[in-house]
Amino acid sequence: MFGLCIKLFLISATTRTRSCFSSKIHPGESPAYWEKVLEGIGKMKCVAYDPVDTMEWDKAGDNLPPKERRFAVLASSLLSSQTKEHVTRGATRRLHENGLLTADAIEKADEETIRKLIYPVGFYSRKASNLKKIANICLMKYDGDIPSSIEELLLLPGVGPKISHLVMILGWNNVQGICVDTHVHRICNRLGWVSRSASKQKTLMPEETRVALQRWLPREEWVPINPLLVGFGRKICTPLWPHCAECAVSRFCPSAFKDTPNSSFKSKKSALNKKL
DNA sequence: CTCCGGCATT
DNA sequence: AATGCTGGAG
Repeated sequence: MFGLCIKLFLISATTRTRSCFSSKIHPGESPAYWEKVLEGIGKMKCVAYDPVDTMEWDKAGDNLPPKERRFAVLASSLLSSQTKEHVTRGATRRLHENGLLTADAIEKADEETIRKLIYPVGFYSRKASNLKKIANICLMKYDGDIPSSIEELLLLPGVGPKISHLVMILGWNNVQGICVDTHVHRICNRLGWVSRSASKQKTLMPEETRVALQRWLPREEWVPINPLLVGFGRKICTPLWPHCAECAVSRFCPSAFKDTPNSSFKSKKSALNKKL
C-alpha cells in the first residue's frame, strides 16, 4: 500500500510539467510559483517511503483478497504516524505475521495481544481498543469489509479526516480529498498556500488546510502531495528549526529563515498557556 | 483546550 | 534533563 503511494508519486512527478499548464484553470486563486515549488521539492529527493523496505509488505498486501486488503489498509493507516513510519510498518508487519490483519482475526484476538504487537507505535493502548471496535463494526455492518465513503469511515472510532482520506485513496483508489497530516498542514502554512477565510492568518486545523488547499490545487496533485511533503517535512522543513539553508525552494517561501520555535504559532499557544 | 506515551531532538 | 511531537476524542 505504501508502494501504491510511491507509484502514484512517480507517475505524477513525470507528468508534473504537464500539470503546470492545467493550473491555468484556476487563475488568480493559486499561489505564485506553486509549480516551481513542487518541482523544487521533488528534486530534493526526499520521498517519504523507502521503496526497498516497503516492497516486502506490499507484496503481502497485494496477494490478499480485496476485502482483506482493504481492511489491512485501514488497520495499517490507523497505526500510522508519518513521522515514525518505520515503526508503523513494523507494527503492521507484526500483526500480519500473526494473522491479525483481518476483521475476523482481530475480533477474536485478545486486546492485550494486539496491544503488545503494536506497542512501539504512539497511543498503542487507544489504538488497540479502537482496532477491536472497528473490527467488530466492519463485521457487523460491512461483512468484514470497510466503509467505502468518507462519511461512514468517519463514524469509526479513531478514524478522522486524515485517515479516512488516506483509506479512500489506498483502499478504494478513490480520491475524495487530500490527505492532510501534520507535515502538509505545517508546510502549506509556511509557504503561505493556505489561510483562514478572508484573512491572511495561518489555518489552525488540518481540516481547514485541506479545504483551503483543495480550492486551488489541481486534482492530479492531490495524492502525490502527501508523500512529497511528508518526506520534505521530515528531512528539511522540520517542525522546529527547519533547514532553510539546505532548501532549494526557500526563495519562494515567505517563512524561510523566520520560523524559529518561538515564532511558530503552536509554541506561542503553549507559551501563552503557561503564563495563564 | 488537554490527553495519550514512547521516542527524537535539543 | 527537558521539551515537543502523531491524529483523534472528549
